[in-house]
Amino acid sequence: MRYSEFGLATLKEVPAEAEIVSHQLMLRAGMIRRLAAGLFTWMPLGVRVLKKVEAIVRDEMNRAGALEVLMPAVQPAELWQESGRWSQYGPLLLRITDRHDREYCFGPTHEEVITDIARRDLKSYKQLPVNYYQVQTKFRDEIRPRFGVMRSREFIMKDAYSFHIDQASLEDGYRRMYDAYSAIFTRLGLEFRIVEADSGEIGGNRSQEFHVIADSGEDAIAYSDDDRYASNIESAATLPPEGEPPAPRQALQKVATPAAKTIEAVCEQLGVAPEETLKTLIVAGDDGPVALVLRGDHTLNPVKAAKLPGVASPLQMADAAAIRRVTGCEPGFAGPAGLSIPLYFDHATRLMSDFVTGANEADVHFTGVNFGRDLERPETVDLRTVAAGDPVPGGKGTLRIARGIEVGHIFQLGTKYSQSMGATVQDQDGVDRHLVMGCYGIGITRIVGAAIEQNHDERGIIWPAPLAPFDVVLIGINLHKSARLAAAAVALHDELQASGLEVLFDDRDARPGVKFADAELIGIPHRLVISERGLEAGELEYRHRRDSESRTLKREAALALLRERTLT
RNA sequence: CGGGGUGUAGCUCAGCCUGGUAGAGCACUGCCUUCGGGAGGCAGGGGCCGUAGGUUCAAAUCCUAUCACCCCGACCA
Repeated sequence: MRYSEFGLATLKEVPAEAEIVSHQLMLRAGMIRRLAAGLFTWMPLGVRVLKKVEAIVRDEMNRAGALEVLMPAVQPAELWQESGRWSQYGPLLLRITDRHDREYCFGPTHEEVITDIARRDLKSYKQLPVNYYQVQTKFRDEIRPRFGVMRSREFIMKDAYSFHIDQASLEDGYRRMYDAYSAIFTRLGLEFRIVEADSGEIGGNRSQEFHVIADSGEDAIAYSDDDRYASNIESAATLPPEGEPPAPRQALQKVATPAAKTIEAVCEQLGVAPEETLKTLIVAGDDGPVALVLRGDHTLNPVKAAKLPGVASPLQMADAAAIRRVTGCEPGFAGPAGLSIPLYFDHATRLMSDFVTGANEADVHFTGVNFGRDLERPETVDLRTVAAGDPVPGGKGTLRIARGIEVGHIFQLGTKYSQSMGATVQDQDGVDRHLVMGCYGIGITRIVGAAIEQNHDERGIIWPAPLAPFDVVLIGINLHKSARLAAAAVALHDELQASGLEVLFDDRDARPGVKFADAELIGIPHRLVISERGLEAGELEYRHRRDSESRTLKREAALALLRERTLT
């Protein structure tokens, strides 16, 4: 491909709209252009990368025995009403009305459609197990689309759905998808981690996420030193600590803490550390407010809290009026003593003694509070978000925290949809049984952004070889000055292309610096430079995008090196 | 939805406070010079100053409304 025919427009300056590197670099490299909030056009360079991702995903899915289908993006409301999600899904669902006033949605996912297919087409256990997948455009009306292609409203997803006669078969199919996903992300050349995920309301069902590790990731991942445990931080459990709290040494005291509404302010005024305080959070509940009590330095985990009996889901902090009603004072001075609403204590509070709590009285706190003396010793629950250094649940050692970008999710759905939508097959005994389902997603477009987040430097993108839009960029130096050089460059381009490499030949009448800068911005892994002086000596220059120096080699040696390095 | 901010050329931005009829750099077109790390000169093309009202002799500039976008908090591949 000649640069002059590829229609590439790179930008020297960073568009103001882009906040994170991948978005900035994709815009600068001319891979995407924004149409509206969360909507992007993929330009030729971007499409080349997208197609690389799709090809690998398809190949591994096919290899795992999944069957490709293509479902409509627009789906009738009736199906969603049947599953109950028409009302549950909320504003994330883009609803459309046609000319006959019939209601539709632009599909954010396809459980309903595929379950409809399954209940029509699957009659016998002999047709099972089966796994259907598609690569398709989805739309989710995100509250706040951002980060370019990483959290857009319209995006391309590979979604797969498997159907089984029983749980054992589902687990087998799930395992195959786990292996296929591992193969996909390995082949893509990305550093990733598989983590336990929140399994949602359907109890006991397994769910795991595939994360590309990157500091800019939106998700936090807790993992053990030995890597045998990894979990999304929102579902990582904390354990009740061993042992007993130290014996009380201080007397209970009521102290003035004027205007100290935060743990930080309380600590400053009283000269104590946050871990010596107890914070009492009032949240909305099903039958009035509920209090959640944690150690001052710990962070509430809203996912865990919302699952507690009586707590509203999703979690919502109580408003100031409710807090006043419950505590009898302004927000900021709540404490567990004397509250007549349900109380949940976090496990970590067990070992505390001589601590500070709010007194349910403005500008006053208690110090020297102890369980068993001043407060009843409570049952404790898991309320907090794990932190680095916490013990590994069910394992050895301590947890570390990394950030990741969720690019894949596999889930054992069970019979949720087959029950609500009546999808059954006959088993060996002629008995109708609900199909047991699994679903498996990969964010195709998001992978492109995530790959850049993980692989870039100050000059631009550094594509992992399997994702690169071109294998090699051929730069001719001052081609216009020498017809002989220009001819040699064209010949080299043709030769490389004939050998099966995807080559971008920068044939522009531009200064060398411009060509080098563009090649580095768009991140082509291998670079060959052909110049007049090299031609004299029968030499080419080779440099990998990650190298700091280029190497001058005889033409054949350079080509041999390139071939060796581009063999997959 | 709440809070903050920005809308001026394809991109990055100045001009607005203190009204007087539109600017710079990059990009683009032509010519000349230059040519191994984002060159320089000359000459050009391109803007209903987001939109609609209002104030005024006069509005990019002041006022009101509205729309769009961006950033910070509740979601997911």
